[in-house]
Amino acid sequence: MRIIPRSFFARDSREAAPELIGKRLHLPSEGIIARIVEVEAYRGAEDPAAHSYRGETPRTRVMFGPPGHAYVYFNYGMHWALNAVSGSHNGHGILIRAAEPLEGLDAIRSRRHTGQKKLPNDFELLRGPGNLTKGFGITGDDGGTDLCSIDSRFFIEDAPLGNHVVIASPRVGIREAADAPLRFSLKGSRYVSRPIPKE
DNA sequence: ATGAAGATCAGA
DNA sequence: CTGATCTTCATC
Repeated sequence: MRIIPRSFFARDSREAAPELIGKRLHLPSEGIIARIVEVEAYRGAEDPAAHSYRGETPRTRVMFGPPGHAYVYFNYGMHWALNAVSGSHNGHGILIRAAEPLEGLDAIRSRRHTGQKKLPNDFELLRGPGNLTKGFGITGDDGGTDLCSIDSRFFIEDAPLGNHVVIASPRVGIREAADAPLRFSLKGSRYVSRPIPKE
């Protein structure tokens, strides 16, 4: 297995984000492997929708650190979201929004099925930023994790995209810069978090 | 010290 | 469509 190189993330998130589609997120301790099918780029001072837009704060500190590490934030009072720090100490990040579970489905199901009535189907297991972190058991404690190291609790494998197409569309759930096509997804995948708007 | 908004999700 | 739930940051 080939781990994704740190140089992959050491550039503008707008460049790296589309290429992150198809890579694999690993959680070895649970035997979980999932293919990334949807991401969004956030571009620091260039991007009014980014948490890092107004500079470094205690919360956004890791986004101004070395690329390839995890920026994990808590939102809406109940959800964690996983980002890969990118760029060069300039607040860039890539939000990982959805993935297709490949291995460890049962481990993911048990994390996602928390006493609710409905149990999620396979398409829904890692669909959406909050669901993805829940399925992987990722929380704020994982902030700063090195995604480019096989020794980390979780990391990213540099898998080829193969015979697939990546499409761009506007990002989800933001107000500022709502039109910028910085959301990237695997064309035709049923594992994406929500429908891609028609052009 | 205070409050508004938030890169969301599930259930009615 | 709405309620849940709580941190962060800007402003007072």
